[in-house]
Amino acid sequence: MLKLTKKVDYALLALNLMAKAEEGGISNVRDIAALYSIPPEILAKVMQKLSKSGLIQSHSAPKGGYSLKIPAEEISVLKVLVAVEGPVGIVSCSDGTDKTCQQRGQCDIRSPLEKLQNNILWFLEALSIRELGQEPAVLKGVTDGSSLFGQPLHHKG
Amino acid sequence: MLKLTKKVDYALLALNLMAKAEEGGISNVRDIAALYSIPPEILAKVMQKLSKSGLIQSHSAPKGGYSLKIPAEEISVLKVLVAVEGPVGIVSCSDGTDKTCQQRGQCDIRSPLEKLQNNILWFLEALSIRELGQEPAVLKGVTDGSSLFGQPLHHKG
DNA sequence: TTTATCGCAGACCATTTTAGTCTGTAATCA
DNA sequence: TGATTACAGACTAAAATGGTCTGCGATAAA
Repeated sequence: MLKLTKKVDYALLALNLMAKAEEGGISNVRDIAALYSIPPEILAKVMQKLSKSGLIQSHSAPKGGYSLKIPAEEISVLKVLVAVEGPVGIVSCSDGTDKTCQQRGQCDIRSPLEKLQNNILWFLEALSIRELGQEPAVLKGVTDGSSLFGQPLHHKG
Repeated sequence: MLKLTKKVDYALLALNLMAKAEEGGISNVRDIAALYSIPPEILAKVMQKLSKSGLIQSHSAPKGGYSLKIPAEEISVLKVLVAVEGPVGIVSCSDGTDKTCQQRGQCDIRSPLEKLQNNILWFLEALSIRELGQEPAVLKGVTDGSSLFGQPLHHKG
């Protein structure tokens, strides 16, 4: 729960690679899949969705492949997420998925949860795939809880 | 994806109700389930997990039920989440779930994603079930993206 | 103009997660 | 002692996810 899907992981890896490639450089599915040990058919579908969403440009030909369609700075993690998986909502009643929520009438916690959700979405929107590929030290404050809040969180791996 | 499970929803609804009840007041599973149209067996299991995690106190007897074991202010959404569903991680390699990540060797986006995750966890930890039950206007800034960032996000319901 | 290389499209299946059901046990109090 | 509560876990159903298979279309180089 609260977990990114593999498809999103794959999309982020691929986009990060493309962002680091030469300006307008072309990468193809087979190569990327091989590099990251991703099933090529899966990655192919993911790339097609990114293409349909206008984040990348396809070149259907020998020596073809994909290139970024918009600058890496303008491709947010949220955009990738929505492109690959559709609307995001930590509560079903907020993303159009659940039209028949049984708790709707009595629910008195929706508003705060939606605000929480907005914060998460804001972070996802604020983080671009350009920043994704940079070293931690280079990341801006928004991606770094410790600098924003003084209290870093430590987790067990 | 990135969605809270129903069990977590149920737990939050129940805890919110208990937080609003009298100090030390006792609520039983049947009543809560009826109020929110939740299958009682499901809610029962959720409550048992909350009890095992020390968030609530059980009273196994007629007119018994559950009461908060620690103040509502100290019960964070993150605590509830972990109690009900176990460790949280937006990427599998960070919560101990995926020991055999195929991308591990080549992955160059893990560090920023983990920082993103830390931010999300921080928000989940910062929001208590006490605040969950309060009116939006009363919520502290941390739960309100618009006040923190100037730009509210709007979604379709 | 043929052909290899690429993306496009969608049906299909397997696995995992989530949600919910069923059955029975144990504790407590009136 | 029996009604009422929580405790425990096996079990099934449904949904989401991950992955496979097959065939088609576009392009550019040979």
